[in-house]
Amino acid sequence: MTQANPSSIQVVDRLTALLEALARNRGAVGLKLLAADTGLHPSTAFRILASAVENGLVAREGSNYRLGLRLLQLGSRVASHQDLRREARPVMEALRDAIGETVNLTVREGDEVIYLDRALPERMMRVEQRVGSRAPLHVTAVGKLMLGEGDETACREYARRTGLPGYTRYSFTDEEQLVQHVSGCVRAGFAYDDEEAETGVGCIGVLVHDERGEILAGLSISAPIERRRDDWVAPLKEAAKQLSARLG
Amino acid sequence: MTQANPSSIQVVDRLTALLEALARNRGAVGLKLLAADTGLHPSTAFRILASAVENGLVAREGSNYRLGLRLLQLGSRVASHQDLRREARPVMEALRDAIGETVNLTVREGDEVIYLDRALPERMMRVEQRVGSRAPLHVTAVGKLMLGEGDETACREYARRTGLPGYTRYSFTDEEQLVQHVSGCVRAGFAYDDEEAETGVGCIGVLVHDERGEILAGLSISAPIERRRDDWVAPLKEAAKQLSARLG
DNA sequence: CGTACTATTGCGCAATCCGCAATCGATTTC
DNA sequence: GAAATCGATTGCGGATTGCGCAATAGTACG
Repeated sequence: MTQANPSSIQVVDRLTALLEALARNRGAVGLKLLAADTGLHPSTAFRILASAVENGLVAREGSNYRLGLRLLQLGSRVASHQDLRREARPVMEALRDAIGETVNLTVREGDEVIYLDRALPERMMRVEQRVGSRAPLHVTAVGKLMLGEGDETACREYARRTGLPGYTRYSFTDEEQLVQHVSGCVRAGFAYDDEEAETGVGCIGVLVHDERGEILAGLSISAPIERRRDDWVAPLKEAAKQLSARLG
Repeated sequence: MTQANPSSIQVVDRLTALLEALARNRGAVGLKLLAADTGLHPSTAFRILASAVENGLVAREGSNYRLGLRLLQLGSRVASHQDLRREARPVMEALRDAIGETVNLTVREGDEVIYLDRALPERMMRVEQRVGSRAPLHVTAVGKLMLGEGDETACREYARRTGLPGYTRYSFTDEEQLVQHVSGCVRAGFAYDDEEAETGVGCIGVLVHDERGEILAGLSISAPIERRRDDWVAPLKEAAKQLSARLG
């Protein structure tokens, strides 16, 4: 997972590895498993976990471990994009209520988009992204728009840098095709994601700009592909404009 | 803050202290300040932070630090009460829309309630609790109901254990009065909080039970005291019943 | 009741991390 | 424009801290 960089404090790396492992395994996990998962000696894992428990980062149930509630607090205090999240929420909820599908708020970080927040509809079947999770730019609607914001070179560099890994058989894995497609999306002012990240899931995404034209975020609707409708584009763009105004 | 317990790994304690300090100071903080805040040597703080940055727990802006986005992910993966949160959200949003005030979801942990989630109204003035934050039982509506669930002895023990610290001039600080008041709340099936936690803020709270009568959570409405209305009790109880049913 | 498994702890070594102090870099002041 | 001031960063050597081993306690299971 995490590479052993030279200028790192060992215990911090190990702690994060453990937290990651806990995040991966939903619910309660035993020590043995965690130790195996992180490659740590059981006794070492035990001691680090014990310390994490004392600090509330991890919770114990019997001799199983879970992520602790302190992380809730810390997570809710992440200041980056806090204004964005606060202003976006009502806009997202309204859009969700109008459309009846999941609405996502994302930002770019490096070669990925990060899901900052979401508004979920009340439906049996719905698309559910996890807050804080990541996805490569070239397999998401918003990500493709972000790729298109720079000049073509930036997009090509991205392609080479990442090798355009495919996630489904619909993912763009060819540089030329991607560049082509991206420029089309930018011209249109919105992008589709046609099962490029996950089979069966379709998206429509737009960007949110500030008055100077800088990208602030991405707003998207995710739905089972067969439910997705083209006439969501207008309300989505409208929502982005509203959000933009709120942040202005 | 955190006492130096014997069976603790130093670096983990220090890291959490740093994260706490970052959570306290919203926005970007310099190294010097963080070091002072945590009592760490600047170079030590620097190195731990550097490592935390590498692991995404902390983000840098120039030479200032913020909580990192990885914490968002971890926060959203906290498994405890995850079902509860998922099922509660639509109920909370509906209630918020009906009332037009902040709706909170809480659980008890030890002698405190923890705010698990909230639904905020679109208003200029509103009450805003932070997800993951804590408050003593005896100054919150839901907390008082939870105190009343055990027998009277439990409530008295709580009083002695905590000494009933006062937060405003309306807080209950006398054991006898608290016991009295609590039993009244339990009989009524709901509780008010009349500026007991913060001046100007009023609450109405109810409990959410499962079919066996176990307490699952607390649901409450928070508003500026002069806006609070008695006829919120019925919809609040109704919402709790709905949530209860969803979880059953 | 025994067996097999995982969680927990004592111990002694050494790797890890710490604090000092010196360097670097930026910003301010005269 | 030079110097001074302040915070961030890093090299170094020492000792503290955390480590792995292996032994023990605790638990589930047959």
